Order: sequence, then structure tokens, then C-alpha cells
Amino acid sequence: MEIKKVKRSEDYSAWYNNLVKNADLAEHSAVKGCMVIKPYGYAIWEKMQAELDRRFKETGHQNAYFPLFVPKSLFEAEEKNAEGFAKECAVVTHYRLKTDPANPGKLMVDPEAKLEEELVVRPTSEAIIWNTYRDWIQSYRDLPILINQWANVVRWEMRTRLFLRTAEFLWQEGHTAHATKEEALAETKQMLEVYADFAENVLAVPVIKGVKTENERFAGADETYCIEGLMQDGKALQMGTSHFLGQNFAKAFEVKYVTKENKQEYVWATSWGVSTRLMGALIMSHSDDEGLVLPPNLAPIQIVIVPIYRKDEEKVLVIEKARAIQQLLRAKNISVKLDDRDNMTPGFKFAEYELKGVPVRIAIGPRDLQNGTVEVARRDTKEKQVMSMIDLEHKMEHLLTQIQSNLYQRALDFRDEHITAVNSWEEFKNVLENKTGFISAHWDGTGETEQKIKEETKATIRCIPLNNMEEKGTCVYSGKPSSQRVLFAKAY
RNA sequence: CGGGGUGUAGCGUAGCCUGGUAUCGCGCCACAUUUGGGAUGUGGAGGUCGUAGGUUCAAAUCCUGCCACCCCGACCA
Repeated sequence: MEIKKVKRSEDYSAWYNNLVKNADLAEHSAVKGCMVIKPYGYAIWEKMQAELDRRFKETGHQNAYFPLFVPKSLFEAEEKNAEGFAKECAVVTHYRLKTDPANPGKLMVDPEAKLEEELVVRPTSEAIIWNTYRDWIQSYRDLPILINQWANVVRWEMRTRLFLRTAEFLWQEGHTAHATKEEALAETKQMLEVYADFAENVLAVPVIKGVKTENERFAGADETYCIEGLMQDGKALQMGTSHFLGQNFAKAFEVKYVTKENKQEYVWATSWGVSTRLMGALIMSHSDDEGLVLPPNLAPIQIVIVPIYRKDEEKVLVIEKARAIQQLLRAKNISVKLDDRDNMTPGFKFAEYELKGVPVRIAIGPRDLQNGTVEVARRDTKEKQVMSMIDLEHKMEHLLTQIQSNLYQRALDFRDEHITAVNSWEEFKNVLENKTGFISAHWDGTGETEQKIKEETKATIRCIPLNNMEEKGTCVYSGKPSSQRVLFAKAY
């Protein structure tokens, strides 16, 4: 395959698209707006799933599965939710095709097979799930319900981008039911912490935890908490949301429980999700002109061993040693690939594994056999060093840890350098255009101001950070009084 | 939905203006020499030129319709 190289600094969007294709993560499919996730990309997603799933279970959740289709009458029950998603829903109206009498060999929708009630392909599952929870909940003893589902959802977007916004995407959605508001709120915040921990410690992407403004809130939620990341091009990316749904869905679906005191009460709800969009976050946080850069905690291959040899007898010895190293590292639970393909030169392989983001490469040749060494190259810094084979497994364990934290630190430094406090509208526009990143500014708290800023600059309020300090000031746009700064940015 | 673009071998492309049966690179197959940063040589295989129609002796090329996808905007996770 010939690799078309696009520099990150020249055309970020083209660089991103090329990287996704060249690193073999995903490609466009025959269906508009839908992607094929290729095995290497899917392997990374599976590692994300495994890490998240473990955390969900550790916090008491169970997995279940609900239908892809939502009858329209259920979908419209919670009005705000329905309205918010209405314009991007795929709808099933028929259940059968038939051969087209006018067009031999072609099929047509059978007009006889019209559904009595249309089925909405879920853009999110609150409706079908809360309709089910009604039957599951009678008493306070049935609460809480702590369920997560791994699923695909469809949102018919006008414009799509691989991983960041596709018409169909994979995600997990947690849906919990609680007896009290306090408990539901605690759940909402707990899951936000789970997401933040995952983003920072697994993806090595620093995030800001915050609350959305009313304009940006999930349709049907009383409060939306989020984690926001900053990509290398200075644009923000919403990486996960955790919603406090209040009693909105309980009321829409008549989900009540009996308290200890024998009183009927509506149930309190949360929902929370992250999607394959995280793949986009991963790519846009660490990768470079040579290709993908993966944090060791997510890399399907953590270390690749490339053998080097000339003659057959060298090959035998080198491969033998390489296998021994592989065993040694595997015993330490490191995922190691030995690339013994004979029809590629080492140089080709080096480039290929860089493109695929493998964190560490070990090259071993006859010279190393003589000296008892290997050449170790790290993807994040592109440093190479020859090191002794003695205690190699511990050195590699340590190196992987180091790479993980270096990637995080690098992303954190970048992010922190790109949070700029501004106090005037001129400054606001200037920073947004020239420096990019997050802008910390006073805001008068009104949706109108937020809307106007968006229209004039395309920047939105990403969140009101959770650890925000009270600070008196005046709104950067309207000049009205404000009690705290919020974070603005252009976003994906 | 507006604007722009593309559709030619597995991938990336030339040819289209000015019509004559398709160019080049990568990849693929075989053999040999190679292998410490994207190897080299020799030989080979691979094409309904997106689709339907029209003009013409002749269409990848001109005309008309259709389809698909991509990019930029508005919308959105």
C-alpha cells in the first residue's frame, strides 16, 4: 500500500482522515455516514470496552440488552427528549420487500407490509428502557437499578467524520433508577469520575470535568455533567456525558415505587455514555506525522520485536532469541508481537509499527546476539537506545509505564498551555482565532448571550468546571455582572 | 439542505479540453540476490473506465439523466 502522507500542521482534517485509514483503524463503507471499523481499530475499542466494563462492574453495575427499535409512541413520551432527537432519527415503516414486477431482479418495499406503528431506530435508549423499568419497579426494595448496555445507536447526522461523528456508532449507555434525588445525583457524579479516571489513566487524555449550560444539556436531562478534552488543533471534544435525569422519565413512563412509609413516589434517574468517538479523542491527542501513537494501556500490541539477519544461520539464532524474549515479556503480561515475516525489510516494519502506534519496538540482530543487547525504540519520543538484555522484562515494564505517563503529561502540558483567561471581548476573539484552545471568561449566565457568542465566533460554552472558584467579574460579551468564569472553545 | 469535488486494476493516479479501445507508481504472483530505517533485478497476472441512455464508423473522452461517496458550511456526541 502506498501511504499518502499529509502533515498534521498543514491540514489537520486531512491528516486525521489519512491516519485513520493508513493505520488500518477504519474506513468509509458503502453506506453514507457509516464506517467499517477494521480489526486493528476494533481491537483498540475492545480494550477500551474491557477497561470501562471492569470499572462499571466495580461500581456495582450489570450489563443487559434492550431492543434496537423503539415504537414511536414510546419514543415521544418524554417530550424534550423526543424533540431533541426527532430530526436525526431513522424510522422503520415497513417490514417486508418484494420483487418489483416492473423491474425484474429488483426489490421494492411491499406497500402491503406497512407497520401499524413506526419503529424509531434508537438514537439513545431512555424511552425503551424506562418503559421496561416501570414493570421492574414496585417497591423501594427494587431500587436502585444499575444497568449498562453496550450497543449501537443511530443518529442521522448531516455531516460525518470517521469515529468523531458517524451515523451509526458504538457506545455504552448506563441507565440507573434510584429512590432519592441525592442517590441519583451521587450516581451521576460517580460515573463522571469513572469516565475521567478512564480518560486520564487509560487514554492518557486529560479532561476537564464540568456541567453543561442549559443550551448544551442532554434533551430530557435536568443536569448534564461532562468531560471535555482538548485536541492538538485547539478544538475541544466532548468525551463523555453523565446525565441527572431527575424524575422526567419516571413521570413520562409512570415509574413509581412504594416507600417504606407506603407512599407512592416517582423514581429518580441517571444515564451516562461514552462512544467510539473516544477513538477520535485518542488519535487527536497523541498522534503525529509518523502516524498513530498509542498509550501502552490501550495498545493491542505493546511491544513489537523485529528480528534482523542476513544469512539463514543468523536467522535461526536471532529468531530463537527473539522468541525467548517474547516469552519473557509475555510472562509479565505484556502483549508482544514477534514480526518474523520474511518478505519485508526491517526498515519497512519499523515504519509500519510507527504508523500503527506500537509503543515500544525491540530490534534484535546478530550484533546484539554477540553483545547481549537489544535496540529499544519508543514511539512517543522516537528515542532509540541499545540496552543490555539483563533484566529486560523489568526494564520494559518500567518503560511502558513511563510512556503512559509521558503521553499524559505531554497532553496535559499542551492542554494547560491552551487554557487562557480573558477579560475583554477583543481578547476573546483574538485568542480564539490565533491561539485557540479553551478560553476562561466571565459570562452573564443567559442563554441569549451564549447563543450570540456562538453565532459570532462559533465558540460554545464547553462547560462550567466543577472545581470552579467564585470570582466576581463582568460578562466578556454583555458586560453584565458574573460570579464565575466558564470555559469556551470551538468544538468538534 | 447550500457550496465544492471525485468516481479509471486491491490502493493512489494519468488520460477527458482536442473521440481512435487505457498511463504510471505502490501492492500482488514467480525466481534470484537482499535484510541494523520504507530493498533490487528479471519475468508475469490483474480493467464491464460509477450507472442508464444518446451522438458517432468509433466514447474513459462529447451530450442528457441517474446513483454513490468525499470535502467545506448549517445541525449535532
